[in-house]
Amino acid sequence: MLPEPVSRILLIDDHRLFNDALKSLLNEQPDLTICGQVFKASDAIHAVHRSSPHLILMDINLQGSNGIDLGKAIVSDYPTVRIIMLTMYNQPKLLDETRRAGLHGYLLKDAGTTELLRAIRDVLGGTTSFDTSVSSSPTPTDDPFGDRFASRLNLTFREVEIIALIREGLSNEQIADRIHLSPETVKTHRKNIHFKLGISKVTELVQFAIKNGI
Amino acid sequence: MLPEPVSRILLIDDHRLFNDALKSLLNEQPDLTICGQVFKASDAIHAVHRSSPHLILMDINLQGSNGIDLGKAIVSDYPTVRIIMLTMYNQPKLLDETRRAGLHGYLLKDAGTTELLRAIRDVLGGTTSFDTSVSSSPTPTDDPFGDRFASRLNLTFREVEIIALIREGLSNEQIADRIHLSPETVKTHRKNIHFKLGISKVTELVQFAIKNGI
DNA sequence: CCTACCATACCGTCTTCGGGGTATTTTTTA
DNA sequence: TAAAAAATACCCCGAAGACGGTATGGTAGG
Repeated sequence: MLPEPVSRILLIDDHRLFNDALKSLLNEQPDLTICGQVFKASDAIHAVHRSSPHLILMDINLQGSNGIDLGKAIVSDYPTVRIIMLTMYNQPKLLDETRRAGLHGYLLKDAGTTELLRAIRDVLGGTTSFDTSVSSSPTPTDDPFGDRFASRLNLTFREVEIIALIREGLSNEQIADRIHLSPETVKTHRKNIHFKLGISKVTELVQFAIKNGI
Repeated sequence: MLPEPVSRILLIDDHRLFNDALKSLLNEQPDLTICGQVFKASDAIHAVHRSSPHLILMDINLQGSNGIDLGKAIVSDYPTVRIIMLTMYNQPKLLDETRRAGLHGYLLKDAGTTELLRAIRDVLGGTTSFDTSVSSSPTPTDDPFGDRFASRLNLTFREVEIIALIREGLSNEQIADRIHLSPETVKTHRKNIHFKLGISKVTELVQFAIKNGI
């Protein structure tokens, strides 16, 4: 019997438990092997160099630093490596960014095992895999981010998106650049957010965001 | 050979992938079995009734609704059930709440597999398991240096104190009033904090504070 | 005694934020 | 199709923060 070709996968995610658990999940697949796991963005490049993976599964939120930028950096150095971004947040903008960055997949962490394995095999097979449930979110008010607080507080899609960016530490100007808006518009959204949440300071906003996992 | 006693575990977490992965991780343990997984808080009680688990692993952030409250509700209905809360955030406040709610464990998601298994076995064995890396600061205001971050970053007592007040959402003026300083002095401390942490914005500071449980 | 460090305090300048408006276009929904 | 909601954008102004200095009194350690 011919030896089955095995694909090496590198995990990059600062949630150790998730990482470990994923590892054990993938170990059940005979044709997939974990060649490493990394918890910090700063260790990533080194790990890629050492383990030369075929595929990287990477969280988009790597403690402050942007997973997409890291992914871009990796593919520019190692063009044969394929990368799937994992994220908790259902944001078409992030999906678009991922696609535009030339990465190969985008999957929500609340996807099922089946979806994950299919995405992995698709991407290893040379195609891309972008979670369709993200781009085709039919009614934003129904369940835009899988979170209930948004509808409870009547937050719109745009507002939640901007909260997330404020939480990341971006200024109005930077947010405007990132999502292609006028800084004035960002200010308007921000005022509405403050009104809806009944707050008046960035600090309160960041605490709200973290509390609600934005 | 006597049949090994097997403990039934119920997973409650809205991150499906994490859930699945955890499942596969735990399946490697012969004495632990997953009796169910639930993604929404609203399904939890029903699942507990149906599968009567010995132990519940539960995310503290269940899409908007509070995992601690849910846990409290469960133990009041099913007093023999034991519950470990999982969370991404290193907040002594949450740990305390968990403990006061009469729940049995608190574990960070960036803990390792070993910690998880030990926590599970401890809690099943009748003791509680509260992540010491969170609670290790028994008196945060008294001794912020018990935590490594303060000494690691060369933060002084005053600086840690001011970080906490900034996190609370106070302005320089309010902080000055609170601890009887000139607002200008607060600004100076603030500059030094920014320098030591390598940051430049309040938002980053708040995130640092929450991450380190200040 | 000298050095290092901490806590204290002030000054000036520039940027960003907060809060008050108003208004247009697009999308959604009733 | 009309009304409502969301997203876009601009104006002004005052408050607060960010960042560059400088300086002084106290205290601990070599």
